[in-house]
Amino acid sequence: MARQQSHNRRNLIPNALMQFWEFGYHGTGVEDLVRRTGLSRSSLYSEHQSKNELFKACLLFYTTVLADESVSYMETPDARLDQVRRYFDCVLSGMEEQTPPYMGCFLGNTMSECAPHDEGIRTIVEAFNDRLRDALLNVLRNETQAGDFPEEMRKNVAQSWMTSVQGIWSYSRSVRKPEDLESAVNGFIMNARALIQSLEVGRS
Amino acid sequence: MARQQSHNRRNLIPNALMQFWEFGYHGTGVEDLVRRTGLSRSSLYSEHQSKNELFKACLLFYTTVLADESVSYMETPDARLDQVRRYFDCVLSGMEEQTPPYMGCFLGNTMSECAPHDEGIRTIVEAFNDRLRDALLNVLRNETQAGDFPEEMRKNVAQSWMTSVQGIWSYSRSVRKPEDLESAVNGFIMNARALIQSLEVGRS
DNA sequence: GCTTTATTGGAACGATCGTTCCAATATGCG
DNA sequence: CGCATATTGGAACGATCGTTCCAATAAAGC
Repeated sequence: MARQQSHNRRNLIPNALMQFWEFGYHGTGVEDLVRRTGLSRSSLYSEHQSKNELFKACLLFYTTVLADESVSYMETPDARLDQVRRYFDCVLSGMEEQTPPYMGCFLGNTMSECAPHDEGIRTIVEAFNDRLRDALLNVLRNETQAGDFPEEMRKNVAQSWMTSVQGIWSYSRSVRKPEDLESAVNGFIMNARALIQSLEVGRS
Repeated sequence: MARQQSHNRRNLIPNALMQFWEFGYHGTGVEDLVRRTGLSRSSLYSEHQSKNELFKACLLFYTTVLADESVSYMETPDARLDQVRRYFDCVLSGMEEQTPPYMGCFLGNTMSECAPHDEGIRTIVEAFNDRLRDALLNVLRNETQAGDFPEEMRKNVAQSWMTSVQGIWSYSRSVRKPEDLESAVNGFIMNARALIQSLEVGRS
């Protein structure tokens, strides 16, 4: 019994996260969290002061644990576009066991739903967006090293890539056919390769 | 007095839309709609059977009236990428009178929040996404006419462009500095031009 | 094994949710 | 003006919202 309790406690955040991820902040009631986590209301509130605090804890868990690995692969000194392609393939293959529509990116969903009206949430969202943009900027630098393109240009492209990634996951929440999502990913990579090529051509 | 009533009635959908747009479906209560529209509950329910039906009416109004003009510019037989650039400039200049974070795209917000769990809403969202993708495909065809690229490739790119546009608006709901949004737009156009150029180079 | 401390399930709170209903009021018509 | 027809504001519904509280139960220390 103690094992079971401990088990539930340990999985509080992951379980709550799944609920919030699927149904959103306002679409999730405390009753839903009780059902999903197997804990009672008092247990939930003993560890987190409010539903809002619990949500932010889930969001932090998502950015620092679940999504961390994916981004970190693009932060290595030698990360190239293949790393981005592999990241997409990894998520897409994980979706083969599910049926559309999918759950998208928890951070992206939260950005749409809560960021404008919740300063604390917006801060977390902003930090992750910046990190993802810098990671993609790192990839772009590795692909177009030592060129004399204005840094401003690189930053714009990285920013655009970041929003494109967010857009793809957002789209996954309404897509009916998995191939439409793969199509968007293929188009994104194609676009990125073309841009990298154009910068290299312009350099020579 | 009759004028006033008629005025309120006429603006029911637009006013309700603004409320839903800013706070989302679950974040908007009927009391909020009463306050925003100036109508009473009975008036709201006399024209629409439920909050959900009213929301779908707002979503249809958004796609067929508000967003229609923007898309139609990209559907003309001679639409080029400049048209897309102008579309972004138009929305960005409209944001200068507002302070970030912005409201994003109502359809995009709805796609994230409601599409997975509401079949009726997903149908509307899907139709608009398809239309936007076809419009961008039209632009892409006009920019790379008479080449021998597989149609599959064009479709992927158009699909990617559509999700990128959605991503930019989604990002606008958490952005703090307007220039970060402009940066994403500039990056997107830069990317698109590079791709078009690469297709032309590949053709010659 | 008994006492102390921590954690639990579940009742209950006031507030708000979406919805229904009706009496009061305004409108259109003869 | 007087009557019929819409349209209105607002009370009220049961359900659920997020939160608090406490008695019952489990864990730990001696």
